[in-house]
Amino acid sequence: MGRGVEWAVHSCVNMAWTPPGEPVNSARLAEFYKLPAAYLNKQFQSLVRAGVLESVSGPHGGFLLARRPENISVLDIVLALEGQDPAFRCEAILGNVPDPVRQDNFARTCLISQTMRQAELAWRQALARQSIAGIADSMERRFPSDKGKVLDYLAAE
Amino acid sequence: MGRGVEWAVHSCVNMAWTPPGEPVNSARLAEFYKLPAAYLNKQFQSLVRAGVLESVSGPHGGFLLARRPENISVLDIVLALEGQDPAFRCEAILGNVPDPVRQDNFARTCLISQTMRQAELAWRQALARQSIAGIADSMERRFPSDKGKVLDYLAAE
DNA sequence: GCTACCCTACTCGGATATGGAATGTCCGAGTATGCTCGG
DNA sequence: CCGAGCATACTCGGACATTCCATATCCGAGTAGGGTAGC
Repeated sequence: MGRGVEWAVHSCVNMAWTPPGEPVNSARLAEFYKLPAAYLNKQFQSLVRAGVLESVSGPHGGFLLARRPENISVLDIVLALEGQDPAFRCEAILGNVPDPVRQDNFARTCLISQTMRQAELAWRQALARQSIAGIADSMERRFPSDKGKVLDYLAAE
Repeated sequence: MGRGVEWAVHSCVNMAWTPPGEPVNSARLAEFYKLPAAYLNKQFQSLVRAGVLESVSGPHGGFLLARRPENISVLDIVLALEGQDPAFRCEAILGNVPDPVRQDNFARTCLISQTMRQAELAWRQALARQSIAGIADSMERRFPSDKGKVLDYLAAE
């Protein structure tokens, strides 16, 4: 899994903390986390294409959540950055056996593929249950000072 | 996820079908599935290191299951090939914030990391539930001719 | 005829190339801000 | 003094390098089996 996922989730939590409608400066955020600014920007672009974020150009521009934080799940972010395809792709190698008797939609009947899909489904469901709003709330409750620190840093200068 | 996983699971199912104690020729298996022989061999080596398979050198050599098929899960194979580390590694970027107040075991308290670990745990549990023996049985029940075809092909020549 | 030895062929094992994706960087397009100049 | 126009700085967006890992391949180490020579 790409590193950008962690960055993106943290960033989205921070965007959930900032007042709605107010963009967050990407470079400032990267500076806060000591991350490569241009690369973080690249990740955000993927999120914009996926409809998770919106972008504002020009001075005082930046990125902001495209939906309410309650309606953005961790899964949305992961899929936006890692791609929609499941991690396990069934090549249906049994279709390559000398006797190619049932090549058609083998993936549906392949028990191995079924197992993998079932596992990935459980994984996605676990990620879909967690929303950005939920993480933001829990984090605020557990580390009350964080929200203020972030907002101060982003507002300063 | 690497392609070798699918090959390995199929191969282990075939090894569960062959009489216990009898090695399976790696090159022959690769030929059956139209796979690159040397690369399949490499995957098997990882499985040997992980204690899933055993190897026999020399003529009539090959690979065989190191344990009974009931005691080999799909998860064992996946972890052997993909590595034990979880897909999501928490870099604890919050430890990089200007005020590094709690760098120690941040991963344990990081809510994002918790979410990811929980999802991966669900994934692993789903894979751990499926044993090679179970897949072999189900496959034999659904595609009764497969077992015979495989054994014939491996025995011929 | 039997046995011990050697030779060969075969298979695993690790070291070695290659390609493509993830990672990281840079410059152009577009826009809001603030200044300037004219009315 | 006020407003329109313009220059400017700032930010996103996509195009361009680089690094690393999955993929693929090859040759050496070790072993079982058979053949051969000697007893």
